[in-house]
Amino acid sequence: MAVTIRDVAKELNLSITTVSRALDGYDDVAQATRIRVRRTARRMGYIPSRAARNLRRQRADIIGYVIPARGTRFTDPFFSEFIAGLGDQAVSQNFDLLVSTATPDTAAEKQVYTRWMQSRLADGVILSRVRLDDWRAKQLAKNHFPFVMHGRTRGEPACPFIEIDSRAGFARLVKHLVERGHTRIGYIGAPKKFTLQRDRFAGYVDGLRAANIPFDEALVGVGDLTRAGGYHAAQTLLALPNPPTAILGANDLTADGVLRAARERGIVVGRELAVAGYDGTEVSEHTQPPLTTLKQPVYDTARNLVKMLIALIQGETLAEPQIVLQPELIIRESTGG
Amino acid sequence: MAVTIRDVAKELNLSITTVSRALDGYDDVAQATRIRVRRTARRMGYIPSRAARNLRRQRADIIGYVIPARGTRFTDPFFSEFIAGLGDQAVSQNFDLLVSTATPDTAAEKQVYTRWMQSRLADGVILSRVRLDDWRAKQLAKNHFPFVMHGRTRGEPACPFIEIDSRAGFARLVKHLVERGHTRIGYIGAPKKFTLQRDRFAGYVDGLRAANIPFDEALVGVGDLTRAGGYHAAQTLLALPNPPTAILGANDLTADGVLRAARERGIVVGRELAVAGYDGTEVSEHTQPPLTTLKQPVYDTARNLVKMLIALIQGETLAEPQIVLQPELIIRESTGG
DNA sequence: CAGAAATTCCAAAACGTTTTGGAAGCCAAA
DNA sequence: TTTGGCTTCCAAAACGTTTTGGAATTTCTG
Repeated sequence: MAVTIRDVAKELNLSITTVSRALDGYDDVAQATRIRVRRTARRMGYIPSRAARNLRRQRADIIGYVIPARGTRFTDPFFSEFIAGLGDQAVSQNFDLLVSTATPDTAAEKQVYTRWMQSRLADGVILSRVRLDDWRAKQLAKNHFPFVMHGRTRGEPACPFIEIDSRAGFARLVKHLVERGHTRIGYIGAPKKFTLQRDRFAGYVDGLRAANIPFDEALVGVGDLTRAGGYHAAQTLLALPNPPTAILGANDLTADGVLRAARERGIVVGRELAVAGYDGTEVSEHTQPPLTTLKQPVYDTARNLVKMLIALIQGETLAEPQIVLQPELIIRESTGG
Repeated sequence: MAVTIRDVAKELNLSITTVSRALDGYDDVAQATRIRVRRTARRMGYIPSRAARNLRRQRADIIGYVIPARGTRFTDPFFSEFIAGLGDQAVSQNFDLLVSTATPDTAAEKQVYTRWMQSRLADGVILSRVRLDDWRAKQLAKNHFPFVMHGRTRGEPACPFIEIDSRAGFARLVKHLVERGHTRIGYIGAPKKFTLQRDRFAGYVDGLRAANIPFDEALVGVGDLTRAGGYHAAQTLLALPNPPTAILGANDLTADGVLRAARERGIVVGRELAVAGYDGTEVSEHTQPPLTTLKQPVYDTARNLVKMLIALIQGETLAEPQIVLQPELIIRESTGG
C-alpha cells in the first residue's frame, strides 16, 4: 500500500537504519547519503507510519482536550478560541490535538480521560473549567500523566497551571461600578464546585468591602455559565422589591442572559441598569449594548498551556510552572459607556 | 510501566493469543476462560496499547476534521455545533476525533491533510466549507482515502456527502419576504469558490424570478461569512440612493453584521429593514432583534457524516451515499415577526 | 608503518498488539 | 480400535519504525 521505509532503503541499496537516521538528521551518516536519502524519500512520497513510530518511541505526539459540553452544542465562544489556540500551538510543535466532549463529572468524562491515558492515545491533556476538588488532577497526577490546567485546584498544589486572576478582576469591576455611583450591585455566579466561582465571587466581595458596601445575600444569584442560567437568575434579581442597579455575570454568556431579562422588563441597560461580564469573548462585543467585561487572553493562554504541556511531555522541568495573569478591564456601553 | 497483554497472560498462565481473543470475544475460547480473562484484565487495569493495535490492524480508529479558521478564533458557532456532533458520534462508535485549524487553500491546510492521510494518523476525514473545485476531494479520492463532505463539489460527482438544499431554502426566504411586501431585496454572499455561495445565490435568483422581480446587480454584495464581512457589504448596500428594504445574508454571522450596520444608521430592523440569515445557529436567537433564518440540522448532520465515514472506513458500501435535506424556515422579528 | 581514532554504515532487537495456521485433547461414530 | 470432528488453546509471524551495539572502512597520529 503506502510506501514504507523499507521501500526507500531498497531503492537506495541502503539499510533501514541508515535511512531512518538520515531522515532524522543524525550525524553518523555521511552528508552525501543524507541528501540522497532525503531526496529519494521525498520523491517516493515517504511519510513514516505514525503507528509504528508511536509504538517504538512510546510517544504519540498527541495532546488531548475534553470540552466540558452539555448537549448538542458548546455555546461558549471561549472554547472556540481556546481550541484554536491549542490547535495552532500543537501544530507548530508537530503535535496533534485530540478533542472530545463530555459533561463534567460524569462516567463518560472519566472514561475519556482514562482511555486516553491508559491506552497512551495521548501523551498529555489540558484541563479547563477546573474544579476545587478535581478528580481529574488527582487521577492524572497519581498516574504521572502529564497535564496542565487553566486555573488551579484546591487539592493538588504542585500541578502546573495558568491562572487568570479573576478575583482581582472582579474587585476592579466592582470598583468601576462604585465609581459610576452604584451601591446595589448584584452577582450571578456558577456552581460552587468550580474554582472560578470561588475566585470571582471572592473578588466581588472584596470589591464591596473595599467600597464599604454591606454584602447582601439577596443580590447574589447562581447561574451555570450559560445564557439561560444568567437569564433566569436575573429574572429573580430584577423582581426584587429593591432590585440591584448593577449586575455582574460570572462570564459573558451569563451577562448576555441578564441583558435579555432586562430587555424583557423594558429596562434600558447602560442607563437604568449596569451589566458586566467576564472573558472578553466576541459575544461581549456583539451584544446590545456591548458588554463591559474583563478580557482574559484566551488564545494566548491556550498556546502557552500547550507549550508547557509539551515541555512536560518531553521530560523538562518548567521554569515557571504556575503562572498568574491579570485580566484587562474593557469598559463598554453596558455600564454607561 | 503500563500493564500489557503479556502481564495479563502471565498472571493467568495463558498465552497472549488467548487473552487477546478472549477480550475480543472470539468464540474459540472457552466461556469460563473468557470470563476469567476479562475479570483479571479489568482488575489489573489492562487497556490495550493504541500504538500497537494500530500498527497491527493498520487502523487508528481516528477521524480528522480541519476547522477552516482564519485567525485566533473560529467565531462561527456553526463549527462548535458541528464539532460537538462529530465528537459525540465518534465516541459512540469507539472512534476519536482529531482536530486542527487551517486557513482554506493554504500550504498549511494541504500539509495537515496529507500528513494525516499519509502517516495514517487518521482513517478518514470530514470536509466542510466545500469548494466547487476542491483539491481536497480530488487528492483524497486519488489516494483512496475515506472521506465525506458537508455539501458537494462540482468536480467529483461520486463522493459521498450530505447536502442541505440551501438553494431551495433561499428561494423560500425570498418568497417569504415578497409576501411581506418587499421588492427590493438584497443579498450578501460569500467568495465564489464555495459551493454554498453558488447554491444560495442561485436560490436568491430563483426566488426573485418566481416573484417576477428583476434581478438588480447593485443589490448584491460580497462578504466572507463573518460579521465584519456582512457589516461592510451592508454599509455599501444601505448607502445606495435607492437602498434595499430587505437583505439576505449567506449565513447568520453575515446577517448579524447587517444588523450592526443598520443600527449604526439608525434603521430599525424588522420595521424599516428586513434581515435574514442562514444556518439557524444560536447567534440567530440572540441577536437584537432575533434573526429570521433557515435552520439546518448541524448537529445531526455531523453525526450522520461520521456514521457514513466510519462505514466507509470499515469497507462498507453506503446505501445512501448522497443525502439532500431541506432547511427549516424560522421566522423571527428581523423580518417583521 | 602500526595502531588509534574517526567516519559511515548495518543487523538485530525491541515496541505490544492481532492473526494465521495449526496442535492437543476429547468425544462420537463407524 | 480407528477416524473424523469439535473444542480449546498456542507459537510464531507479522505490522513499520527507532535504537543499540558493533563492524567495516578510512583517516589521522606518533
